[in-house]
Order: sequence, then C-alpha cells, then structure tokens
Amino acid sequence: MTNEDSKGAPLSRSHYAALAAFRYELRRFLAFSEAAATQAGLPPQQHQALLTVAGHPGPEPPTVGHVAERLMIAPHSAAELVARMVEAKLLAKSRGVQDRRRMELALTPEAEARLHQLTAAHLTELRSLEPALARALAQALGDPAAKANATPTQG
Amino acid sequence: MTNEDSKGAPLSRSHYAALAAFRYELRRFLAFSEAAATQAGLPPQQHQALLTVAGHPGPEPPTVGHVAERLMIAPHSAAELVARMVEAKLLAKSRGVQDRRRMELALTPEAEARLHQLTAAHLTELRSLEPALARALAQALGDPAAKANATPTQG
DNA sequence: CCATCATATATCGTGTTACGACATATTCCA
DNA sequence: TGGAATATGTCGTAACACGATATATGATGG
Repeated sequence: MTNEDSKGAPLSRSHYAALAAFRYELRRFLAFSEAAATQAGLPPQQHQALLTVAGHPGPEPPTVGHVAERLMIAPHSAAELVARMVEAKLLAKSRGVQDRRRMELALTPEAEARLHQLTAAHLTELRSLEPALARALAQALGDPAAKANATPTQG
Repeated sequence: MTNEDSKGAPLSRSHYAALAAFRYELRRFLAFSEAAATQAGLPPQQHQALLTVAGHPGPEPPTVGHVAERLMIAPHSAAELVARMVEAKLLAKSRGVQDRRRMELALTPEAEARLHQLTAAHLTELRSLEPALARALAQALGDPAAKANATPTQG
C-alpha cells in the first residue's frame, strides 16, 4: 500500500525518461512496420488486417467482427477497412453459410505473397530490436537488473 | 546463412498467429494509453509529446526538433503539434538564446500534474501487461522456452 | 408464428492529424 | 559576404476512425 504509483509520489525525470525511452523503442518498431508495409504497397492498417486474418486461430474462418476485435477498432470501421481491401483485391469476402450475417474473409494469393514477405522482414527486424525494447521496458518498470545509462536508484 | 527468414521459407499459420498476437498485445497497451490520455483531456499524441519533453535527457532544454525526432514525425508536424499544445496551455515556448532558430519547450504546471498522473497509471498498467507482452514476443521470435497454446515445433 | 431484440455488417458526413509543398529566419562556413 | 544547411512555421490535402444511422439476419418469449 506504500506503492509509489498510487499516491502523489515524486516521479523523477528519470522515470519520465525511462517510459519515454520505452515508447520510443515501440515507435521504432512501429515505424519500421509502417515503412515496410508502405513499401510493399500496403497501407499499414491493411497490413495489420492481413496479419490478423492470416493468423486467425481456430477452425472458424475469420470475419469482419474478428478483425474489429483484434485491431481494436469499431465494427463499422473494420467493415470500411475490409471494403477497401476487397476493392484492392487483398481480401475475398463471402457470406457465411451457418450465419448469413457474417462475412467470411480470406487472403487472395497476391496478399498472401506480400504478407509472407512482410512477416519475414518483421521477424528479422524484431530480433534486431528486441534487446533494446526489453532493456527499455525493464528500465521503465524499475527492474533492478536493468543496466542502462540512467541513475541507478536516485533521480 | 540458412536463415529461414531470408528465403522463401514456409511461414506456417502459427507464425502469423504469433506475430499477430504480439501486435495485439502491443495494441492493448497502446489502447490503454490512448484511453487514459483522452480521459485526462489530452489527445494521445500530445500526451506523448509531454512525456518526451519531460523525459528529455541532458542539460539542454528540449526543442521542437527533439520532439519530432523522438516522436518520429516530420519537423513541421512537430511544430504544428507544439503549436496546438501551446494553445492548450500545456507547453511554454521560448526562443533559444544561443541559437535563436530553436524554440525551447517546457511543461506548464497544469501539464506536469496531468503527466504525473498519467505516468503513474501507465507504469501500473505496464506491470500488468508485461508478462503477456513478453510471452507473445518470445513466441513470435521462436524462443524455445516460450510456452503458450501454440504448436511447439510443427505448424 | 410473430413481435421484438440482439448481432453483424454497411453507409455517410465529420474531425483530427500527419504529410507535401512551400516560406521565413537564423546559423554555419568557405 | 554569399550561399547552403538548419529550425521552425503555414496552408491545403488525404487517410482513417468515429458517431449516427440503416439494413439484414438470427434468437427468443409468448
């Protein structure tokens, strides 16, 4: 209960710096991802939608609603996104048989090829960025084992 | 050099699923962050700018250019962002003395209070999300020690 | 079986924000 | 001193998610 987070604890500049550094590392990965997608001719959000559809677990085919849930956007935003992707021939939409309200989604061969390439590049980049990311996270969370160029215990 | 990422290696569905799961965990944190900022009356990007300014390392005061660099946006986009924040009385802008091209930035007391609160909430949330995040990352990178509900070595 | 409600998807207008193109002020340097 | 580079700023544009709203389908109680 003497948790420094729950009260008006004096967050020193190093606390802000550590959290800012973590967000910066996050941004590096996200920026890479956006650039890679764009270079592959895909709007970043469409890349994420492809990944979500391709990586959907379970035997049930993914739907517009699944995309909304995993991308954390409103269902009708997902509908718009999917519509743009069908227009761009990245996704095929087919009405569900059991539940005719649902639209079942599948990648086109073209989209599969692009996603494969993008995913390989992402895994490579992620391996490269992971150490810095983990270090920044540990630092932000005050992991005692986290060594970095910041003041050890005092601000 | 027989790296499976650099060739036309068969990325199985579990590869896509693992990377998608990692992005989902990332999104959970980012969604929390955006919601927290919005509840505190701050557009998410303005929150990030505050964090960047407050956590800026070194003795030099942070500038518009620093914000651009750390937020990974174009300098003129940072100028617009900062202008909105000055308008909202979140930042104070003062022309640099040594280099009169630069605009030095500082948080207003109001902004400091809001950032303090937000940062405490973020650290708490980050502690809560960190295990799932680390697990998803390890899984995506094929860490053998990563145990999760996915097929161990075969797709 | 029918009214009603919930679910799933879709449409349209709007607001925020980053960008490109361009502009201005200041500093650096040969 | 005359550019070139740097730092910031302005304006119009485009992407995208949202709110409000609509339609179709499925589920449920009487």
